[in-house]
Amino acid sequence: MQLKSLRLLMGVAETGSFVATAQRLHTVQSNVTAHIKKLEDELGVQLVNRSGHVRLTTAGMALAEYAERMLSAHDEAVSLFKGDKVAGSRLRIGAMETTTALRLPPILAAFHGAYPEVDLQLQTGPTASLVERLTEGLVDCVFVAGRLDHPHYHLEKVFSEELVLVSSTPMLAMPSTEELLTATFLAFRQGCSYRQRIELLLAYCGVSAARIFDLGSLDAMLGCVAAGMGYTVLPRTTVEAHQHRFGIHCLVLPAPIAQVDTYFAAAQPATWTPALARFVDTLRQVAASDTCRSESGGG
Amino acid sequence: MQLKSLRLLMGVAETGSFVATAQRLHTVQSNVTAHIKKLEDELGVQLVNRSGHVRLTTAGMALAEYAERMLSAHDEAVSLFKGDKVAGSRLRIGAMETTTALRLPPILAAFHGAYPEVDLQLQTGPTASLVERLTEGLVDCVFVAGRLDHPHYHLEKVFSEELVLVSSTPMLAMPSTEELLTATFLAFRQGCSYRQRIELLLAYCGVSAARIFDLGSLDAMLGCVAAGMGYTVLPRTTVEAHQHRFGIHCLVLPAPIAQVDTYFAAAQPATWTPALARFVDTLRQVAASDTCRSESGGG
DNA sequence: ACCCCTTGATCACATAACAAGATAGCTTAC
DNA sequence: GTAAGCTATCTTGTTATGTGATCAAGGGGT
Repeated sequence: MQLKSLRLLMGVAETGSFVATAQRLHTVQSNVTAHIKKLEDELGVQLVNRSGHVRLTTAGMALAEYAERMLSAHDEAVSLFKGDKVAGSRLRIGAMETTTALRLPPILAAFHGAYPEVDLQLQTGPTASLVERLTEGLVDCVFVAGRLDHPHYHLEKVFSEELVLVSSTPMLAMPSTEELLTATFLAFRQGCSYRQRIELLLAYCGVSAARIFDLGSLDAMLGCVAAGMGYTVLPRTTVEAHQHRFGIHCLVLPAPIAQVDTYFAAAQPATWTPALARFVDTLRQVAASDTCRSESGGG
Repeated sequence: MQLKSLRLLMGVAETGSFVATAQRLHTVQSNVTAHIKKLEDELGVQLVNRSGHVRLTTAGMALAEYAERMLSAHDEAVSLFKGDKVAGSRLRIGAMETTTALRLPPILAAFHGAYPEVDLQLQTGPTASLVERLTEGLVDCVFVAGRLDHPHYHLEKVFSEELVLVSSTPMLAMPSTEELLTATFLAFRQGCSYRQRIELLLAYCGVSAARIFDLGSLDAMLGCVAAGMGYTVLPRTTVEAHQHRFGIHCLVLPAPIAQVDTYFAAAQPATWTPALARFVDTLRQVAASDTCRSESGGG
């Protein structure tokens, strides 16, 4: 059984004529006859009544119901890949907590505004877990810190954060080792890459352990820091954006520690669904405008 | 896009191997490659990730959902015509009121007992209306009185009733014309063919008009006749079956009026769905056993 | 009642699509 | 490093498909 035959059958059902069906579906009448005949031979049932006016038989109508299902599924599938519509698509995005909180909202908003039909699913987790989910096909794309070691993956640097040390008091240089040993650090919850950076910073300063508090929200973190509760490490642009609301000061960290690149990772572009391709388009646009804004705003 | 290709794609999705898929679906590996490749070219998307272990890409999984729908619809359709299952079938039967009341119950019961999955739909109406519905494809088969004049239809005589005149008092001959003129006749509701027979009978006896009451049920009719309310005309076997419950007597009518043949009409057998074919089987069996019983019982 | 027009079936032929086998290139595991 | 297993590619013979021409049948109009 071929989809082409079913389409011709539906044509016959609708037009009640082999000739008209042939014209409508851009072929010739003998072709319609042949296809219908082949269907009939295959199923061992007469599908079309040719005596008098052409009309589907009971069996033909029964088959037509299934043909309808098959063809509509086919058309949906084709339009999903070839058409401009992304309706019915699903897009599963994996991202780190910090990325989700700090970078994704405008991107998701822009994408959802442009393609509201896409079923967006967001999963958060640490980089290692995200990569695993990507390789297992549980998500379609991920935002992760640092380059993926996996080959055969499409990688794209989308965000480049410059981390700064945030405190309630002005700083000219890194706090002393003694200060750091007794200080409290505020971070997003476990698994966050910024938190790892804090630990990296502490190690860099010769401090092996410090108190690190988990806070769920950016506002909470900045508020606590402003209240003198401790330090935190955040992207410079984020801090600058909220600096007018909190009495906080920041210190540029050494480059190797400060620099945090967030990569967008997915399978090769050739494997992308249109929905994913559109998402990447949106992502690039938003990321580009973000860069402009932060560059002009930060200058 | 071809169903065959989709089936191979599903095979690859399940086995994770082109070779295994080829074996499972009784073809060769190069065929699987070719089909998948053609699908990919057609949709402009890579569906299978061949680097490392073979696995569907995001796009492949998206297509697989639609493939699932198409293939299951296809399989259902095929099994409807080729398999032994009639699940999901619909059977629309048209029948006259009297046939529905007197003959169909055992047939429908037998059929429904044997094929409970079939969605049975029964429509009642007079012969002309039924024939119209059959030609319009609104029902799959009908039980009608008398031969269909329409050609190209499958006709089968299934019931042959011998009508008798029923009264509360014993009769040796037809009532007199005077008696008939004042008498009341009881019949099923308008459109019933037995009612037409009553009118035919009256015309035969030279009576142009008589009072005819519509009663909805057989029991009501026989009860009223037994109470001396009037006459009715019913099949001999029906009357004999109920004779022990009512004090009624019957008179054999002249052959041309007494003989009422009920025909089963449907499109040509070649156009029958399996459900319809099974119904005809059941119908013949029940009709045959009915004949035996009535013959032995009536002798 | 006749003729004409339209419709679907059939046939022959050219082309395209397909399945199968052999081989080459690549990856993975030992 | 080698061997085994996998997929891509190529070739070939066969099948399937699309097309146009022709034939038979039915319906409508005169």
